[in-house]
Amino acid sequence: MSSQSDLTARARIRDAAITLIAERGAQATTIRDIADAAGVSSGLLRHHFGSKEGLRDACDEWVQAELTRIRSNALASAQDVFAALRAAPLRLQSYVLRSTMDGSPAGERMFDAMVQQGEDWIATTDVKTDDPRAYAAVLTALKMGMFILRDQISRAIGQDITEPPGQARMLRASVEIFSRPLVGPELAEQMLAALERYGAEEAER
Amino acid sequence: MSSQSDLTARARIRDAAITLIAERGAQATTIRDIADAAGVSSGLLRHHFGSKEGLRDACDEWVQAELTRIRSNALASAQDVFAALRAAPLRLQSYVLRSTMDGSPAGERMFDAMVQQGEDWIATTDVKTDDPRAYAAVLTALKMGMFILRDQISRAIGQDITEPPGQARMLRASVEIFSRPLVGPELAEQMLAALERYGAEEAER
DNA sequence: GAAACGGCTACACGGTTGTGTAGTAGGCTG
DNA sequence: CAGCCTACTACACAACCGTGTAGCCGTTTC
Repeated sequence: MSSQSDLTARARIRDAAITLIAERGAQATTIRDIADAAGVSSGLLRHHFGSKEGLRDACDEWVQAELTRIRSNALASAQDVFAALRAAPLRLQSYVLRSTMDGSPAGERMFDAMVQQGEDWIATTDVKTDDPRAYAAVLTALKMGMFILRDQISRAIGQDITEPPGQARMLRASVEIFSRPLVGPELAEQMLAALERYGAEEAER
Repeated sequence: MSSQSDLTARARIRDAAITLIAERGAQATTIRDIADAAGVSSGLLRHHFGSKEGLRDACDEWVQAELTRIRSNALASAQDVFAALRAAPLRLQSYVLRSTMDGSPAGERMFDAMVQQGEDWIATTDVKTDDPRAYAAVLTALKMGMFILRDQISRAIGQDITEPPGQARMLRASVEIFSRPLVGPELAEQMLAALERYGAEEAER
């Protein structure tokens, strides 16, 4: 896409920050690491972004803008779900996941946007639920868990899921999970009934 | 269960460490914070556990032993799934989740154990899958995502899911998700076919 | 009763972190 | 050419981290 050196220093710093934060998390990434990776002094980082938090805000904003841009492009010319999924660079996805887990404003906004998107999607399908909001929120969390724990999944199946063969296994398994009921109707009824019971117990106290 | 002061200092330190690490993560928790929370000097922490990593190992071990103890007890006298789920204190669950995300040995062991448990469960049911290992791994990650992102879910649905009303909404939604197919059979077939296509493309290169 | 030991504290040490300050090089404007 | 602004570096600083050391105090042991 773009080589390291033909970017402005400001852009290089932002780029390096996103990569490192996506890998290690914001807490574990020092401004000196970022400056080294970008090939500049740590002072320049401060000069451009004011502080570490200022840099993080700039990264949040840029990533969010970039992702919405990529997604609207992919959506316009998407053949299938996987093509759209592959359109967004792994770096940016990882960055958002980290941000969400660390509780940054950008992460929260991103999560809420995904929930809203899910809720809208539910309305267009024939999925039945008594609580669309909760349904969408839980579903979003489930999906994100798959990416947050990708290192764990990779180790468990003995194959790197960021590479095609492992990714295929993961996606196939997820299709299997979401296309077939995991618990039967009678067990589901039983579970919902148990939930009602607990709810009633709590209400009495 | 047990008040803070009637424990040995060693146990109080371990307890405080588990609580703080569960809340903030190991990286963001200092030994001075732990010592303060336990009401002892930071030197005593070192005296008992050697180093910060030594303390963390001790916590990992203790939590794992405690959880297996609780679960085997709950399993022996379990009426339903939710009772067993409620048996384990939130602190311990959060601690394990943090450990898993940080990539500690205890977290890895716990994840692998859950995957294995899931794989065994699959074998006893009539769930159809071509790749039980991947199926169990992904399912485990999905389930954990729900707990990792509980703060996000709480915010999205406007209710704390660690408290009964919110928890009920979350559990009901998850039952709905896992008891009804999310994508229809024909769309699922289409997705799997698309995956095969991608796999073939990759193999050619 | 003296020696020894374990629980426990106080304090100092390098190293690292985010931040602040002073200063240089180079292009633009008057 | 002088002035100035922006990009950029080098260096110092205070705070905080995990760690190391010395020592106090009550109990046990002989």
